[in-house]
Amino acid sequence: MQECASSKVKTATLGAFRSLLGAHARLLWQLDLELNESHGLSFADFEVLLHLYATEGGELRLSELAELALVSRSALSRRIDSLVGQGWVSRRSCPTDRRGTFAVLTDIGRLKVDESVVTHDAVLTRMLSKRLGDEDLGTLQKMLDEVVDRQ
Amino acid sequence: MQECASSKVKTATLGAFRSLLGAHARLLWQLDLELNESHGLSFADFEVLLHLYATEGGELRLSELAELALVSRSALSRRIDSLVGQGWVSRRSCPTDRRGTFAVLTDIGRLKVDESVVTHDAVLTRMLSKRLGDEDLGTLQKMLDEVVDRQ
DNA sequence: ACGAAATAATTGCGGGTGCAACCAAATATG
DNA sequence: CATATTTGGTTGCACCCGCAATTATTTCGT
Repeated sequence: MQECASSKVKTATLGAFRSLLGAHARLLWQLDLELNESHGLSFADFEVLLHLYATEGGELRLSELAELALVSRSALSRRIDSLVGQGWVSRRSCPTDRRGTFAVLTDIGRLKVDESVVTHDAVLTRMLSKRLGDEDLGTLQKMLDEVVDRQ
Repeated sequence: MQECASSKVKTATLGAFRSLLGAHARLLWQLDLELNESHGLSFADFEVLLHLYATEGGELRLSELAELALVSRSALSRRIDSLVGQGWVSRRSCPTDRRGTFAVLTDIGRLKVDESVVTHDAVLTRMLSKRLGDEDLGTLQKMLDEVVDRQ
């Protein structure tokens, strides 16, 4: 009759969770480091710029952008303030919904992504592609999506 | 001759990375939410307490604890301040190295973990065990560890 | 069509974080 | 043995974040 209160979850569950935390921390730390020292850009800033870059017309509603970047609307609002200040993004009010605002990637912003995406891709290639084959990456993605899907 | 500058990384790599960000955000958000509303505890606080709880004697050097909790030493130092203030942890100076300090889980702190670990485990079980079998969790862990291992 | 409820974005606020600087103590170097 | 270097921990600083409240606008319900 042991107490054994240390954890009721199966060790496989806890182990996978800890590894997820570790991999996330390591990847983000490395991305933030290299983006900062090579381009003076935080990963959070890069993330926002990349989502705009990858979108038809280079513009997105702020609420959509917040959802894509996995941050709150307030955080995104201030991030856009900062990116506007740097000249990489501009705001455009939505013509069909006067509450709404688009974030628009400027030409200078596009150039910034062109140069910094190289660093971004290099880190991901080095830390993911080089260590896990394409097939593994596919199953990894599928498993992780299971955690998010259906609520 | 297209520009195709949107991203040079293989889509499998970027996809897995995005899924990692998503799963991490979702898990942390849920854990933080439920730990807070059930026990008034942030995930960051719980994390620190759990590492102490899982250790022989319930004490760890601050530097070790920072490494385990994946935060900077300064962040951990302030976190311990807070946990000491709540009575869940106490500091003990290391007898063999007068620079060092142990964080020690108090009896009250142990009780706090006893009750809150239930919520923690429930979330992990619901979001991981119920959606991925033990075998999948094992391969998931192995893959994620590849990202961290060797530097 | 009109008031109620929902939605988009912003802002104040409290709080958390990492970096760099700092001090104290231990260890390495000559 | 003296001194330089490294290591453990704390603090000042600047910054970033989410929550809740606010304002403006749109949509829903009847």
